[in-house]
Amino acid sequence: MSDLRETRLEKARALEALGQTPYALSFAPSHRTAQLQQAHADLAKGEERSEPVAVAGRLMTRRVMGKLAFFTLADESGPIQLYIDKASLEAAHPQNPEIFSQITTLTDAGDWIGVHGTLKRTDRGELSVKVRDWQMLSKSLQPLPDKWHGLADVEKRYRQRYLDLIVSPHTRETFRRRALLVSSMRRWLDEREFLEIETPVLQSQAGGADARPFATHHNALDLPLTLRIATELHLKRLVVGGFERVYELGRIFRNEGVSTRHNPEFTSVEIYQAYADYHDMMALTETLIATCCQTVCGSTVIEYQGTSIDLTPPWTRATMHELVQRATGLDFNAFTSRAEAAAAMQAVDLVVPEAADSVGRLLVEAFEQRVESSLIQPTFVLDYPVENSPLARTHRSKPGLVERFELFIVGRETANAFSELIDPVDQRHRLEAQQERRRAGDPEAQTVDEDFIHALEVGMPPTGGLGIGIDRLVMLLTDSPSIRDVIAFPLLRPEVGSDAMR
RNA sequence: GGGUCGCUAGCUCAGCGGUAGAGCACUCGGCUUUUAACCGAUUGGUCCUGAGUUCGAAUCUCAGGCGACCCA
Repeated sequence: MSDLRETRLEKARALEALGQTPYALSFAPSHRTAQLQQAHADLAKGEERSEPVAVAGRLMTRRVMGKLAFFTLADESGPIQLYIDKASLEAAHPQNPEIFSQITTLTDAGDWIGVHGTLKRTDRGELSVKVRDWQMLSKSLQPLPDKWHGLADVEKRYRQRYLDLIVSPHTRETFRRRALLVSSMRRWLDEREFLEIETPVLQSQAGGADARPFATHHNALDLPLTLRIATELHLKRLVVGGFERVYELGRIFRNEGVSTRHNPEFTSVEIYQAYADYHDMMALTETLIATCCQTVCGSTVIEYQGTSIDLTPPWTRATMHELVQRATGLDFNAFTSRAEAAAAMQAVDLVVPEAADSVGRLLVEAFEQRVESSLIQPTFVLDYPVENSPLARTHRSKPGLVERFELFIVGRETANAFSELIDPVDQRHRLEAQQERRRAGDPEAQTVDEDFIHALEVGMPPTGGLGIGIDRLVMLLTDSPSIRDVIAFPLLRPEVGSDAMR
């Protein structure tokens, strides 16, 4: 293994001995390879064009046969073949009779090189740059992954994402789509006069969600701090301050397990619109996501893991009660006590966790056990129990419920929205109830943020609020089975005692 | 936390109780139409770690480590 590296280092030294650098300062390509492929699509087999071009990129494969060599050079736009003919290369460099053996022996797959030349389509039909001159731009000291199998080791794909990107077009496409999704989402919001305002990541009190935060510390103030678990409470303060449409798209941190659907740092967008309720936010959600899907995928009907998903609005709307009743036969509106609901659940083989200490929490349990994973096409699930939703406004007509929806696609929660609770007295009672649960041992229960309550007392207009999980949306739009496929550098346990990272 | 599977050359893998293997990559030789180039030769090993069973363990057993997937 170190032999490979040593061999390449020797080639770098050989270049230096020839008065060339293995690490160039710059190069000026005239075209990207895809431009050439497009512009010369009409060039016939065996024909040449004398138009001079300069291209740069990474050597992917090399095929040397005596006095002729074919290299594949790839830049960001794609590959092009280099046609390296000993006779014509030497004719262009009468002072350097070794030039052909230099390009064939001092280069390796993985090197960045720049070449000048003209165009030729080979007898086999491959558009090629016929090389007149070449320059090492950056000598690679490490081998590329197996050229047939690529990076089969899933862990290595995440740990050494640069290798994955080099050899996996699908991975490159995934991160292109991710960038396109984020920019198109921002553009859509900006065009509708939503302001993106950044709120603190470092907070003395993490709030806005049921989750455990990461703890850190500020030295100068000797202050314990946590990383944010949501942007909700600060964005709402901005609405109190008079910004009627605000959002923030950014990183959230939750000190939780790692799975194919969870990474401890992930990206969300939270959107708040004054004078709107959760019905307005449903319309916004389906239009926003469908628009972004159209931009990123070119259609609102997409394929995810072999299943066709239709994101064309409008999407199905159903209450949690309806969905649970349809799936289990149980009417949770009829239960008057937890014991009654628990007995009914057990009768249909539903698990009844002790922590679910109310009819409402049991309803959510039944939903999660029997409904959630079956919601493949986009579905708005409406009207959650009040005890699970301390920041949502109580339902205008259904006692015990709040005006909240979650959006499910391919069985995954993808968005969450409320008619926001703006009544400061009710809000204090709700957060105090949460704090009581926290004292009783629930580490994810929320706390009372006095300044937030104070802001509500100053006065917040009626507001609709929405949060969308960007990573899960990217998974959907890139047909990725794991959240780690859509995060460039997902959290992994650090490697110990290995030279693989050398 | 529970279950299943995996860990052997730089990479992808075979070998499953009897001398450590193949393809690719690397190095050398040959080759002016290849594109997984081809032909020939050479090089390359802590078979994840430890203990046990056995005349003999990459292979069987136990414990541990790391990882993947599923479930909670």
